[in-house]
Amino acid sequence: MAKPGTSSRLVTEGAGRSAATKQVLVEAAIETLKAEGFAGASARAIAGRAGCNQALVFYHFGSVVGLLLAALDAVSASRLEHYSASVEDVRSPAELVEVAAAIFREDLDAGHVTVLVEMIAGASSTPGLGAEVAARISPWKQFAKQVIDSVLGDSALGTVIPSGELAHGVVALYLGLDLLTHLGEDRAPALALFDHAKQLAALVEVLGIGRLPATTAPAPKEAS
Amino acid sequence: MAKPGTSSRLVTEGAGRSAATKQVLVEAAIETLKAEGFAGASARAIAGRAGCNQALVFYHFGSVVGLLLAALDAVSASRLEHYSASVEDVRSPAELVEVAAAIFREDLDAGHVTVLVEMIAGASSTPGLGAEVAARISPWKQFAKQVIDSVLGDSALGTVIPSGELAHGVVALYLGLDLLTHLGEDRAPALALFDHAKQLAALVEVLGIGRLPATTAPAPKEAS
DNA sequence: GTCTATACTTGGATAGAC
DNA sequence: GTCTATCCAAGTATAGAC
Repeated sequence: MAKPGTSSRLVTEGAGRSAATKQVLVEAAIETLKAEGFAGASARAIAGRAGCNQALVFYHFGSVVGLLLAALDAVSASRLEHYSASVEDVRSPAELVEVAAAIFREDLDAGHVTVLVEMIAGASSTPGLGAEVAARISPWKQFAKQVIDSVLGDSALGTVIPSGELAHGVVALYLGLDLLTHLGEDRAPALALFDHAKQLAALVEVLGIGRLPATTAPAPKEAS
Repeated sequence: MAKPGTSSRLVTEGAGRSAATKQVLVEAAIETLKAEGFAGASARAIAGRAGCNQALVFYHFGSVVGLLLAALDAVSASRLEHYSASVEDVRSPAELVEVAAAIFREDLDAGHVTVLVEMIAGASSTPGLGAEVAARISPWKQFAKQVIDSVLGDSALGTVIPSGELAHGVVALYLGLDLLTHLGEDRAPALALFDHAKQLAALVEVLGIGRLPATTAPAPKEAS
């Protein structure tokens, strides 16, 4: 990790200092979006949380919106990476719901999805921001579609409901549940829904309409 | 409708003038929330849309937040009244989904739900606003729960999934779909979901696990 | 690269004329 | 009840010192 050619002091001088500042600003922007929403995410509020000067927002990101988009990028990248790793071994609908429930609880408690929600809701206040945000949401829908495809495949269920539309609904539900939960401070009804979804998924498996046909899912080998 | 004792001029003087101004401000607040979001809903922006003076916001509503809450009240009341009338004759899950699809399309095009979404998302920027908004969302969940109860009742489905949790999910999905649709400018995937829901509801009916038992739903009489 | 200082704009809110 | 005028706080953004 240590870069060659830099002095012994790690981030107090040298080329890495700029990147470090950008990073604390991005993290502070994320925290500010969670705690005070889009309307409260001013350059002053974010810089205050980051413990640095307000002018640095404009030096490093050009504008407040520029920083907020960088924050959205960071959350998206980190979460999508985590999602991918989590669903790697998922093979059935019931397993998927189980994993999704765990991830949702994480996201809810950490407020990751709130960053997306605030940016979407705040997009209408700034011309051109909507398209930027939309472009950053699209990977979430693509990921959901891929996972749904890998679990439902060309099974009976997957044929009746197109995975793209189902993914759209899943992402919408995810955003809406986050919205309601952070408003009401009660995450119980949202988590309970995942339990019921788990039962439904198990039912789908029993009925044999959700598992992949054997031809597209050969017996897994031991070696990775 | 005409009030006794007032002059021939309708709203230019007299007691009704205040109410009329309040109403145009509320309507302008609704439009501003739809078009510019919570972050863009300033007293000046709203008053400009209403065609009146910015100071009137504070005279009539005390603060900008006060006006926005009045706007949320107005939308909630008008929509819930419309919902109630629409589901009055609904007796089966399939009918309910049909009615819900029509209502959703209305809400989407008119932006009614966007007002809720913006207020929820904006609530975190102002101390104390969250509780006020939560109190105004709760009737939506109660309504959804009542309708779900009236259609599923103590049937098989209604017993497996508690109506309160299902209502929570339905409202969340409603909010999330609105959020995504107004971002992406494409309502097709959201509307398609209602079509699939209709098929599912029809399946539920065929299986006989969604209709009310005859004892709780006697044959309707002609007189209301 | 980071800070201070500052110009400029917008927004919430109030006082007082009409 | 409505308007004009105004105050003050907060926000964006830039210039220039360090």
